Amino acid sequence: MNVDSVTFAKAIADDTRQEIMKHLCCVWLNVSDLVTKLEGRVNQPTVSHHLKKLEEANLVLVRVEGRQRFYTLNQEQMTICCGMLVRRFAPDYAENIVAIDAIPAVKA
Amino acid sequence: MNVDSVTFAKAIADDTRQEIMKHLCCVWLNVSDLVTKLEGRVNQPTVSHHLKKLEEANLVLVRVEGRQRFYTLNQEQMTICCGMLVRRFAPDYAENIVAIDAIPAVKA
DNA sequence: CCGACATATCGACAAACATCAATATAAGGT
DNA sequence: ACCTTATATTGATGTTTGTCGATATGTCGG
Repeated sequence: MNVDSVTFAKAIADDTRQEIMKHLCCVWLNVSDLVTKLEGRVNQPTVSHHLKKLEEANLVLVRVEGRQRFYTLNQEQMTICCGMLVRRFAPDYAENIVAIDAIPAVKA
Repeated sequence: MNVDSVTFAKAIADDTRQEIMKHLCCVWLNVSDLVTKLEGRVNQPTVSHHLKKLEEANLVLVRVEGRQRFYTLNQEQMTICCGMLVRRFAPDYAENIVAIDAIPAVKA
C-alpha cells in the first residue's frame, strides 16, 4: 500500500504521534500499554485515534490477539518514505540513500 | 540552525508547500516567479506565507537582490532531516543512509 | 448469558492552519 | 518627489485537526 509524500508528512507531523512512534520502535505494544507509557498525557481514545492515522499511512503493523491489538512501527515504510523525500527534494544527495528494494535481506 | 523532527514534518505537511518545494528544487526563483508557476491556484500573500514557514524550518535558502527575494530548496537540510527520521524511526535500516557529515564534497 | 476488559467510534469543542483581500513596507526608475 | 514593482504583514474566514467524555463494539472467563 503506497502513500504519497504529503500523506506521510501529515502522519508524522504531530508531537504525540511521534512519541507513540518512538515507543513502537522495535517493540510490539497494545493500546493500553501505550496509554500507560504516555503517562496520562493523553487518554485511550486519543491514542486509538493516532494509531488509526498511523495505520492509514501504513506506518504501523498490527497484530490482533484476542481482544487486544498489538502495534509496532513499520520501519520499512519509514525508510521508503524518507527515501522518496530525498529523491524528490534532495536529488543532489540521493546517491547517499540505498533504495529499499536494493536491500537483500531485512532483519525486521 | 537545527530543527526537530516534528517541526520538519509540519513544514512539509502541506500540498501547496510541497509543490513550492518541487519548483524550488535545484532552481532559484523569486516570489512572483513562484506565483506564476502555481498558475493562479494560490496568490502572492499565500506564497509568501508558505515561504516563511519553509524558511523557519531552514528548508529554503534566500538571496536578496534589490527588491526581489530569490529562494531555492535547501537540499542539505532535507537530507539531514530525513536521515534523522530514519535513524530515529527506522534504526534497522539506518545503515543504508550515509550521514551528511560523512559526505566529502557536495555539489550544491 | 453476563460482567469485566480492550479498543474503537461518536459528538463536541478549541486550537492550529491555509487562504484571501486589503494594506503596509521597501526599493528602483523617471 | 512620484509612480511602479516586489514582497511582507494584517485581519478575517472557513477548514482541518487534536483532544476529551461518553458510548458502542467486541472478546474472554465464569
